Amino acid sequence: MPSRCPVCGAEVIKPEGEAMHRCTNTACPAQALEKIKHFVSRGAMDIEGVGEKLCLALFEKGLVKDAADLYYLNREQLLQMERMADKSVTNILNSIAASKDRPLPRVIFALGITHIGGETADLLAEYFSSVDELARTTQEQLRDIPSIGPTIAESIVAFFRQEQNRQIIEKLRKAGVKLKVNEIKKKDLPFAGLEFVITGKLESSTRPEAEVRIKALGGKAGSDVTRKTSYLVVGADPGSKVARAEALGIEKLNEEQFLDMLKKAEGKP
DNA sequence: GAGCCTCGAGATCT
DNA sequence: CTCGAGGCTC
Repeated sequence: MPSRCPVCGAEVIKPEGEAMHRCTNTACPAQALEKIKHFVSRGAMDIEGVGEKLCLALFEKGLVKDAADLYYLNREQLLQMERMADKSVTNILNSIAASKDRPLPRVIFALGITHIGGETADLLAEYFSSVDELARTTQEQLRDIPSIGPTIAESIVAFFRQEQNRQIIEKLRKAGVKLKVNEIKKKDLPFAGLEFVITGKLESSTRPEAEVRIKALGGKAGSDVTRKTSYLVVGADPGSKVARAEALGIEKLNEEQFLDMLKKAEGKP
Protein backbone atom coordinates (compact mmCIF):
# COMPACT_ATOMS: atom_id res chain seq x y z
CA MET A 1 0.00 0.00 0.00
CA PRO A 2 1.50 3.35 -1.04
CA SER A 3 1.69 6.00 1.67
CA ARG A 4 0.10 9.32 1.00
CA CYS A 5 0.86 12.85 2.03
CA PRO A 6 -1.55 13.70 4.84
CA VAL A 7 -2.16 17.13 3.40
CA CYS A 8 -2.40 16.94 -0.34
CA GLY A 9 -3.07 13.24 -0.71
CA ALA A 10 -0.37 12.81 -3.32
CA GLU A 11 1.52 9.57 -3.27
CA VAL A 12 4.64 9.77 -1.20
CA ILE A 13 7.88 8.11 -2.11
CA LYS A 14 10.68 7.07 0.12
CA PRO A 15 13.97 7.75 -1.62
CA GLU A 16 16.51 4.96 -1.39
CA GLY A 17 18.76 5.39 1.59
CA GLU A 18 16.78 8.21 3.13
CA ALA A 19 14.97 7.94 6.39
CA MET A 20 12.28 10.45 5.63
CA HIS A 21 9.36 10.17 3.36
CA ARG A 22 9.05 13.14 1.12
CA CYS A 23 6.01 14.42 -0.70
CA THR A 24 7.07 15.15 -4.25
CA ASN A 25 4.12 17.28 -5.16
CA THR A 26 5.69 20.73 -5.43
CA ALA A 27 2.26 22.30 -5.31
CA CYS A 28 1.49 20.68 -1.98
CA PRO A 29 0.30 23.37 0.38
CA ALA A 30 2.02 21.67 3.29
CA GLN A 31 5.33 22.13 1.52
CA ALA A 32 4.74 25.80 0.93
CA LEU A 33 3.88 26.30 4.56
CA GLU A 34 6.89 24.36 5.79
CA LYS A 35 9.11 26.53 3.65
CA ILE A 36 7.72 29.67 5.19
CA LYS A 37 8.14 28.29 8.69
CA HIS A 38 11.69 27.35 7.88
CA PHE A 39 12.41 30.80 6.49
CA VAL A 40 11.40 32.62 9.68
CA SER A 41 12.99 30.06 11.99
CA ARG A 42 15.89 30.68 14.32
CA GLY A 43 18.83 29.48 12.30
CA ALA A 44 17.45 31.11 9.16
CA MET A 45 16.11 34.67 8.92
CA ASP A 46 15.18 34.52 12.58
CA ILE A 47 12.13 36.76 12.41
CA GLU A 48 11.25 37.31 16.03
CA GLY A 49 7.64 37.07 17.02
CA VAL A 50 6.69 35.11 13.95
CA GLY A 51 6.35 31.48 14.82
CA GLU A 52 4.49 28.42 13.64
CA LYS A 53 1.00 29.58 14.49
CA LEU A 54 1.30 32.96 12.89
CA CYS A 55 2.81 31.46 9.75
CA LEU A 56 -0.13 29.08 9.53
CA ALA A 57 -2.67 31.84 10.07
CA LEU A 58 -1.09 34.13 7.49
CA PHE A 59 -0.84 31.28 5.05
CA GLU A 60 -4.47 30.26 5.50
CA LYS A 61 -5.63 33.83 5.02
CA GLY A 62 -3.70 33.92 1.78
CA LEU A 63 -1.68 36.90 2.96
CA VAL A 64 1.56 34.97 2.76
CA LYS A 65 1.85 32.45 -0.04
CA ASP A 66 5.62 32.29 0.00
CA ALA A 67 8.32 33.57 2.31
CA ALA A 68 8.91 36.76 0.33
CA ASP A 69 5.31 37.85 0.92
CA LEU A 70 6.21 38.48 4.55
CA TYR A 71 8.06 41.60 3.49
CA TYR A 72 4.97 43.03 1.84
CA LEU A 73 2.63 42.75 4.80
CA ASN A 74 1.13 45.97 6.03
CA ARG A 75 -0.47 47.14 9.27
CA GLU A 76 -4.04 46.73 8.17
CA GLN A 77 -3.53 43.17 7.02
CA LEU A 78 -1.90 42.17 10.26
CA LEU A 79 -4.56 43.86 12.34
CA GLN A 80 -7.17 41.62 10.72
CA MET A 81 -5.59 38.62 12.33
CA GLU A 82 -6.93 37.07 15.52
CA ARG A 83 -5.35 38.31 18.70
CA MET A 84 -3.32 40.90 16.89
CA ALA A 85 -3.40 44.40 18.25
CA ASP A 86 -1.25 47.46 17.70
CA LYS A 87 1.60 46.41 19.93
CA SER A 88 2.07 43.02 18.30
CA VAL A 89 1.76 44.42 14.82
CA THR A 90 4.43 47.00 15.49
CA ASN A 91 6.78 44.40 16.92
CA ILE A 92 6.24 42.04 14.04
CA LEU A 93 6.72 44.66 11.37
CA ASN A 94 9.89 45.76 13.09
CA SER A 95 11.32 42.28 13.29
CA ILE A 96 10.47 41.56 9.69
CA ALA A 97 12.25 44.74 8.67
CA ALA A 98 15.20 43.88 10.88
CA SER A 99 15.61 40.55 9.14
CA LYS A 100 16.44 42.25 5.86
CA ASP A 101 20.10 42.33 6.56
CA ARG A 102 20.85 38.94 7.85
CA PRO A 103 24.28 37.61 6.91
CA LEU A 104 24.50 35.74 3.63
CA PRO A 105 24.89 32.23 5.08
CA ARG A 106 21.56 32.62 6.84
CA VAL A 107 19.86 33.84 3.72
CA ILE A 108 21.16 30.87 1.79
CA PHE A 109 19.97 28.53 4.49
CA ALA A 110 16.60 30.26 4.66
CA LEU A 111 15.92 29.62 0.97
CA GLY A 112 15.26 26.03 1.91
CA ILE A 113 17.23 24.34 -0.83
CA THR A 114 16.94 20.58 -0.40
CA HIS A 115 19.98 19.12 1.38
CA ILE A 116 21.32 22.54 2.37
CA GLY A 117 21.54 22.84 6.12
CA GLY A 118 23.25 25.47 8.18
CA GLU A 119 26.71 23.99 7.70
CA THR A 120 26.55 23.78 3.95
CA ALA A 121 25.07 27.27 3.81
CA ASP A 122 28.08 28.59 5.72
CA LEU A 123 30.38 26.79 3.36
CA LEU A 124 28.63 28.11 0.26
CA ALA A 125 28.81 31.66 1.56
CA GLU A 126 32.58 31.32 1.66
CA TYR A 127 32.72 30.49 -2.01
CA PHE A 128 29.93 32.71 -3.31
CA SER A 129 29.52 36.26 -2.22
CA SER A 130 25.89 36.61 -3.24
CA VAL A 131 22.75 34.62 -3.90
CA ASP A 132 22.99 35.66 -7.54
CA GLU A 133 26.47 34.23 -7.83
CA LEU A 134 25.25 31.00 -6.35
CA ALA A 135 22.32 30.99 -8.75
CA ARG A 136 24.66 31.28 -11.71
CA THR A 137 26.99 28.47 -10.74
CA THR A 138 27.21 25.09 -12.41
CA GLN A 139 27.26 21.59 -11.00
CA GLU A 140 30.91 21.27 -12.01
CA GLN A 141 31.94 24.35 -10.08
CA LEU A 142 30.00 23.20 -7.07
CA ARG A 143 31.58 19.79 -7.07
CA ASP A 144 35.02 21.36 -6.90
CA ILE A 145 34.14 22.57 -3.44
CA PRO A 146 35.35 20.16 -0.78
CA SER A 147 32.55 18.26 0.94
CA ILE A 148 30.04 19.08 -1.76
CA GLY A 149 29.08 16.06 -3.79
CA PRO A 150 26.76 15.36 -6.70
CA THR A 151 23.58 15.32 -4.64
CA ILE A 152 24.02 18.78 -3.22
CA ALA A 153 25.39 20.19 -6.47
CA GLU A 154 22.39 18.90 -8.36
CA SER A 155 19.97 20.13 -5.76
CA ILE A 156 21.32 23.67 -5.86
CA VAL A 157 21.25 23.92 -9.63
CA ALA A 158 17.74 22.49 -9.72
CA PHE A 159 16.55 24.97 -7.13
CA PHE A 160 17.65 27.99 -9.10
CA ARG A 161 16.25 26.59 -12.32
CA GLN A 162 12.75 26.65 -10.89
CA GLU A 163 10.91 29.73 -12.04
CA GLN A 164 8.97 29.87 -8.79
CA ASN A 165 12.15 30.10 -6.77
CA ARG A 166 13.60 32.76 -9.04
CA GLN A 167 10.50 34.83 -8.51
CA ILE A 168 10.76 34.55 -4.77
CA ILE A 169 14.33 35.78 -4.93
CA GLU A 170 13.26 38.75 -7.04
CA LYS A 171 10.57 39.59 -4.54
CA LEU A 172 13.08 39.43 -1.75
CA ARG A 173 15.41 41.72 -3.64
CA LYS A 174 12.69 44.25 -4.33
CA ALA A 175 11.75 44.23 -0.68
CA GLY A 176 15.31 45.20 0.17
CA VAL A 177 16.52 41.91 1.60
CA LYS A 178 20.31 41.74 1.46
CA LEU A 179 21.35 38.93 -0.81
CA LYS A 180 25.08 39.39 -0.64
CA VAL A 181 27.90 39.42 1.87
CA ASN A 182 28.08 42.39 4.10
CA GLU A 183 31.18 44.20 3.12
CA ILE A 184 31.95 45.61 6.46
CA LYS A 185 34.21 48.59 6.23
CA LYS A 186 37.56 48.01 7.83
CA LYS A 187 37.11 51.18 9.83
CA ASP A 188 34.03 49.83 11.54
CA LEU A 189 35.68 46.70 12.83
CA PRO A 190 36.32 46.58 16.56
CA PHE A 191 40.11 46.31 16.31
CA ALA A 192 40.52 48.95 13.62
CA GLY A 193 43.69 50.91 14.24
CA LEU A 194 45.01 48.56 16.90
CA GLU A 195 48.25 46.67 16.64
CA PHE A 196 48.97 43.61 18.73
CA VAL A 197 52.32 42.00 19.30
CA ILE A 198 52.58 38.58 20.87
CA THR A 199 55.48 37.34 22.91
CA GLY A 200 55.91 33.98 24.56
CA LYS A 201 53.81 30.88 24.12
CA LEU A 202 50.03 30.95 24.22
CA GLU A 203 48.13 28.21 26.00
CA SER A 204 44.91 28.44 24.09
CA SER A 205 46.04 28.51 20.49
CA THR A 206 48.99 28.87 18.20
CA ARG A 207 50.29 32.27 17.32
CA PRO A 208 49.09 32.15 13.69
CA GLU A 209 45.60 31.28 14.89
CA ALA A 210 45.58 34.23 17.23
CA GLU A 211 46.84 36.48 14.44
CA VAL A 212 44.07 35.36 12.14
CA ARG A 213 41.51 36.32 14.76
CA ILE A 214 43.10 39.72 15.28
CA LYS A 215 43.09 40.43 11.57
CA ALA A 216 39.53 39.25 11.15
CA LEU A 217 38.57 41.95 13.62
CA GLY A 218 40.42 44.61 11.66
CA GLY A 219 43.51 44.71 13.84
CA LYS A 220 47.14 44.31 12.93
CA ALA A 221 49.46 41.64 14.21
CA GLY A 222 52.99 42.93 14.46
CA SER A 223 56.20 41.14 15.24
CA ASP A 224 58.13 43.93 16.93
CA VAL A 225 57.18 46.30 19.67
CA THR A 226 57.25 49.85 18.37
CA ARG A 227 55.67 53.12 19.37
CA LYS A 228 52.72 52.13 17.19
CA THR A 229 52.07 48.94 19.11
CA SER A 230 48.83 49.13 21.06
CA TYR A 231 49.14 46.00 23.17
CA LEU A 232 51.76 43.44 23.96
CA VAL A 233 50.24 40.04 24.60
CA VAL A 234 52.42 38.19 27.06
CA GLY A 235 52.33 34.40 26.99
CA ALA A 236 54.47 31.87 28.82
CA ASP A 237 58.26 32.33 28.74
CA PRO A 238 58.16 35.79 27.19
CA GLY A 239 61.18 37.32 25.52
CA SER A 240 62.84 40.69 25.61
CA LYS A 241 59.75 42.38 24.16
CA VAL A 242 58.35 42.80 27.63
CA ALA A 243 61.18 45.10 28.64
CA ARG A 244 60.85 47.07 25.45
CA ALA A 245 57.11 47.47 25.92
CA GLU A 246 57.69 48.69 29.45
CA ALA A 247 60.26 51.18 28.25
CA LEU A 248 57.81 52.54 25.71
CA GLY A 249 54.91 52.49 28.15
CA ILE A 250 52.86 50.09 26.07
CA GLU A 251 50.00 48.27 27.70
CA LYS A 252 50.54 44.59 28.41
CA LEU A 253 47.86 41.91 28.34
CA ASN A 254 48.07 38.45 29.80
CA GLU A 255 46.54 35.66 27.80
CA GLU A 256 43.27 35.70 29.69
CA GLN A 257 42.78 39.42 29.16
CA PHE A 258 43.63 39.02 25.52
CA LEU A 259 41.12 36.19 25.01
CA ASP A 260 38.50 38.23 26.77
CA MET A 261 39.10 41.10 24.44
CA LEU A 262 38.85 38.83 21.40
CA LYS A 263 35.63 37.30 22.58
CA LYS A 264 34.04 40.64 23.30
CA ALA A 265 35.08 42.00 19.94
CA GLU A 266 33.78 38.92 18.20
CA GLY A 267 30.48 39.45 19.93
CA LYS A 268 30.52 36.17 21.82
CA PRO A 269 30.09 37.10 25.46
C1' DG B 1 -5.87 37.77 35.45
C1' DA B 2 -6.14 33.92 32.13
C1' DG B 3 -4.61 31.96 28.09
C1' DC B 4 -1.97 31.86 23.87
C1' DC B 5 2.24 32.14 21.57
C1' DT B 6 7.11 32.56 21.13
C1' DC B 7 11.71 32.60 22.98
C1' DG B 8 15.85 31.01 25.15
C1' DA B 9 18.21 27.83 28.13
C1' DG B 10 19.64 23.53 29.16
C1' DA B 11 19.27 18.61 28.51
C1' DT B 12 19.53 14.93 24.90
C1' DC B 13 20.86 12.81 20.91
C1' DT B 14 23.81 12.52 16.56
C1' DC C 1 13.36 18.42 22.62
C1' DT C 2 11.24 19.99 26.57
C1' DC C 3 10.60 23.32 30.02
C1' DG C 4 9.66 27.73 32.13
C1' DA C 5 9.59 32.63 31.58
C1' DG C 6 7.74 36.71 29.56
C1' DG C 7 5.06 39.51 26.10
C1' DC C 8 0.74 40.43 24.47
C1' DT C 9 -4.34 40.21 23.89
C1' DC C 10 -8.71 40.15 25.62
